[in-house]
Amino acid sequence: MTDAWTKDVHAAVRRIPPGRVASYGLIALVVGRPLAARAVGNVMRACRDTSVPCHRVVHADGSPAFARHRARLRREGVRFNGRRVDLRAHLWNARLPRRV
DNA sequence: CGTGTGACCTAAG
DNA sequence: ACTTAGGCCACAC
Repeated sequence: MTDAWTKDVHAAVRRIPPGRVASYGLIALVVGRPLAARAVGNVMRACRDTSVPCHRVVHADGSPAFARHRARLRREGVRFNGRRVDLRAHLWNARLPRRV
């Protein structure tokens, strides 16, 4: 948990506003490791910190990692298109470190 | 230092 | 839409 990597990932996930979602890949992008989506998943798996809204982190196709997250997201006003979140409307518009 | 594993992602068939 | 295969990253052994 003291690791910079874990710390950065947690920070990024906490930045996700309610009613918005982010994919693992997007989080990886935000922390500056565009190809570390998998490692982000590892951090989430090991994360038991309630201050980290892990339910707002979904797969690239919009499907939550766990079904229990679905109801939680719906409570925040997230609309679902079948099993997937409507990413068009709810994907977190994070501004990236570099680029542009 | 090599290997295996994982809440991943993308491309192909 | 579903299944494979390949690839990237961090971590435990």
